[in-house]
Amino acid sequence: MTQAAVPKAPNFIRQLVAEDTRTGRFGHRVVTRFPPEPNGYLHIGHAKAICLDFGIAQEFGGRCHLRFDDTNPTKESQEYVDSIKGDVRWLGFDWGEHLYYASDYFEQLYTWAVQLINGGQAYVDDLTPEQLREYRGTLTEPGRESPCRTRSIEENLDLFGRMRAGEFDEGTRTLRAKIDMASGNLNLRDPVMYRIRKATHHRTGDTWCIYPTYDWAHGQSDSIEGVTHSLCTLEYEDHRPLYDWFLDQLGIHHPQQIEFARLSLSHTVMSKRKLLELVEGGLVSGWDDPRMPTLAGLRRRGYTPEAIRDFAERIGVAKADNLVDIAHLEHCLREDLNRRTPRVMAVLRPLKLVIENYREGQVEEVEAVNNPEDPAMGTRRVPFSRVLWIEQDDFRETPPPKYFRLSPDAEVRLRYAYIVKCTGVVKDPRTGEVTEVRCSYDPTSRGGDAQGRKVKGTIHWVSAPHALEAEVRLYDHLFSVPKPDEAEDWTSVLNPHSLTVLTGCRLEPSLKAATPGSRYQFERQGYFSVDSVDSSPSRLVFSRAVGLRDTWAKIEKGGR
RNA sequence: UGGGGCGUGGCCAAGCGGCAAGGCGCGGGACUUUGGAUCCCGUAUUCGGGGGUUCGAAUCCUCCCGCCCCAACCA
Repeated sequence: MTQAAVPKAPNFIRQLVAEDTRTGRFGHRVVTRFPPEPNGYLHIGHAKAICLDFGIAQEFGGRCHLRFDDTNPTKESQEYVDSIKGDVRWLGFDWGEHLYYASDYFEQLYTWAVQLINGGQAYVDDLTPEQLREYRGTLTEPGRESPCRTRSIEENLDLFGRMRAGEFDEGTRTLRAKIDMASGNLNLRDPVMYRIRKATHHRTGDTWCIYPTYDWAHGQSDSIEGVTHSLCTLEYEDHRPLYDWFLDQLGIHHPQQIEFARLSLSHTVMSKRKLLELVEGGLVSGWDDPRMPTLAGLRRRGYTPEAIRDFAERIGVAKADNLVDIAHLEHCLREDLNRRTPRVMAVLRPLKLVIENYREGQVEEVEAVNNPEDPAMGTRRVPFSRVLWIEQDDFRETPPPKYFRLSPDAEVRLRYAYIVKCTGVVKDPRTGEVTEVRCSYDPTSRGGDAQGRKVKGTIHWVSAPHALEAEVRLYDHLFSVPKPDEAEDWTSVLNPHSLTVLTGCRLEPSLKAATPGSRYQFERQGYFSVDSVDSSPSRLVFSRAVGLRDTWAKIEKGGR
């Protein structure tokens, strides 16, 4: 597997695991797991966790399991299971034989529940959800014990068996752990272990009508799998005492849970609820909309697994709440794509350029470098002729200061071809808009050789008669503010310009064979990938993964 | 007013009693047939604040302040 060149930064988790490995606390073994609930698509925040879980195991010669925590049949589905497996694999990780489901442990969990009942540590409660809430107390007031708390073991056994048999309706009874209704930690106020759900589970079907809660299933699942280090996010810190309590009562293997801060990214949202809302509300085209922070979306956008792994490593792991600038993610993508992507010329907003002294009908082929960062990628030949397409932005009738591109009487280099001088423009008589730029070329400057002259600007072009047409989708941040979660109404702060569709874009002919998913650098513009869903040989569609750093845009913006 | 966490430059983040790594961003410069890439240089006398311990503290003690999480039969 490709590893980032940057040395692994120290973090508290690596240190703890290293210490346990050194002391042999778990027999020098390291077993971790990534435990998603199959109720949504994975996003960049999960990528951080995946890289951590699999990364730590890899580093210490251990293994990492993929386990689906599928304890809530009403929210989960096979579609999510499949997408999650695909995403983890795509990210570059392999769980080998170690694919598990919490639902595989339902019978064992049931047996253990009976064991706790027999030990007087669990009881069947008849309280309704509303009553349960009342009895739980508040943050500052202790809860009250349920009248059912003193039921006999025999009665509990009987009732629990009948719960399983389907004798009771949903919401009428639960199995609760008997811990401490006065605990300052609400998780210890007799938490629910089983609830009745007459729902079909995506794996166990209708075998069960009672389902373990996450709290009752998670710790034991880790224990069954022999997990040594159970990494999870901060909000589970309060649950650790509960997991420890269960494990102690059962007297089974005790993993070490370690909590870290989840990732927050600027200009996007990460909660499954909001992501689902974007999808179902049609605010985006789907889970794989290139603007989504989902792995499916990032992949379609043109992100590479390497860039995401590098990002995960660079942002580090700690316990402080954080908000990572999305520019950091974009930087990692540029760095990766810069060295692996072939360069190509594409004109997004075409403006006709006619070379008056270039013979009509003549065609030359100029040689272009495929990737200056990697000579091994070779060169290609690009057709050149009298009529070209250039970028509208590369011509200004009245150029601002420090404008190096084309303007009346100015000279510019056509990349890999000739140096041309602007001799005039043709305007639409009605609108005054420039519809065509005229110029003359210097035949001695073939290849772009300035021969000592100072030609500061170099622009890209595409020969008009040879050009391929394509649709290009320009993506920008999904939200126009860094912290959409803090807005009064988060959907009101969606970026109205997050997608700009350009049609009639002109590409150099070498792109004819571009295959779905392949990535290119459109010179001077950015990194683009062939859309894996909508592109076809007869209708090319490109997505901009990320723009190139644009110094001129900065100058022009600040200079005004 | 309960319990659990966290506070190091604009954003991440090292640091673990010996005198503030690194990355992103930002600013400046060099170079350049991508205003790309690359390369330099700059960017916290200070670590939420006050006391204290110590020859010496971001690192130990203490008080205070601020932020986050917990009252689903969600995970």
